[in-house]
Amino acid sequence: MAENNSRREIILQEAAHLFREKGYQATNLRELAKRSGIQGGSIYHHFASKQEILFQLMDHTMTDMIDSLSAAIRSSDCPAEKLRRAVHFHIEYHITGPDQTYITDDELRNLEPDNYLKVIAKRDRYQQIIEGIFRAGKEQQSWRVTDIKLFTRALIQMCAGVSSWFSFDGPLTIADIADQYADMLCQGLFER
Amino acid sequence: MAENNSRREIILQEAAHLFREKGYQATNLRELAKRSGIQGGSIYHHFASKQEILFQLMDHTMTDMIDSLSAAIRSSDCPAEKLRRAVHFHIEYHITGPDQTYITDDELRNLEPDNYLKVIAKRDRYQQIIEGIFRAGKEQQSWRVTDIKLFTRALIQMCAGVSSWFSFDGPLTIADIADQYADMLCQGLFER
DNA sequence: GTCTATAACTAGATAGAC
DNA sequence: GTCTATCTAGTTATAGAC
Repeated sequence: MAENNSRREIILQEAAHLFREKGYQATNLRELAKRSGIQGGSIYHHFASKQEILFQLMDHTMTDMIDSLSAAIRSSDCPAEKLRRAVHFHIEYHITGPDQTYITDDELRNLEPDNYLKVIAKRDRYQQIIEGIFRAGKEQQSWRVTDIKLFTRALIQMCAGVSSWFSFDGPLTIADIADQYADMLCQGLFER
Repeated sequence: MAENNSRREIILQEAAHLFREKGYQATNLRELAKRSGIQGGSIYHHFASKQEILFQLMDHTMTDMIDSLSAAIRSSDCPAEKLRRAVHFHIEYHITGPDQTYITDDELRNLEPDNYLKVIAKRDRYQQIIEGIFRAGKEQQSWRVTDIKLFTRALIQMCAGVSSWFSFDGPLTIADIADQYADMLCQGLFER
């Protein structure tokens, strides 16, 4: 999101925070404006509607997730290592950007039809990248993955959930958790 | 929820449906009333407020989940079998009662403080039952569970997510999915 | 680019008739 | 137990001044 402190960026940031805390519907633009240092009506100089703010937030997050995941796994050729990195990335991204990711996971139903389709398409792209890792593992290392989509969904869901309880003061680092989850997924993949 | 077709029950059922579809905040009581076959104002003969409807729904669901999970694992003494049954139960319950469970997982932030504490307490009870299975496995069968809470959360999150994509027309039955997920969790538990 | 004022609307909740 | 009518408050979005 290019640390640009334009008012537009400030509004998006504060919106992410409020949408997560209260939900999209329960967030009112007067409070969003106040937190962004302006008056209610001024929001409309930057965005056409509340819906547009939600869409921009989700669309940007999905794009960033696709790019970052791709970059994270690009430098390895080993499917098992790619999987470990994907788990690590997915957990870390959800913890470091909890507002954006929570909204992107959770506010789909509040998108208007057109926007919904656009965001869903990117979400599918993201899933396909992870499915590709399982497919490569199956072909190159004979992983015992009976259903690739099933494993992909399990991975995404259990990793995304970490951010709901993770604490930086807690006993486990992000890397600890990522390693344990990656192990948990990998244990069953190899013949024994 | 004792298939009692009193108006109260109808309202609760329709509310579960609407809350899931649109979210608690976005659901308006006039539409809920209409779907329940009455006029807006009549809701208040059955419930004191919109909040009370949400709370009743969540509280009842949590109570039922605790009772049903307890019953499902009671008849076995083997931790691995208990785990398999817990996975199966959690997935199946989320699929067969998707409205209720979705809400219970997702609308916590819309509960008023008192109600929140009550529901959270029951949710913790539910988690502790599953933690108990891992603890027993560790003691009786030397499972390699480094962090019981971590595994419990992974289990709950990945199983709950199934209902978001499951289809009765799809290739997999609930039992198929449950078995695969249980395997996935169990593979790593035993020394090799 | 931000302000103030306000229009147009919607929602939760109440009251009293039947 | 349900209806109709209404109160009250809060919301998104617009318009025009600065």
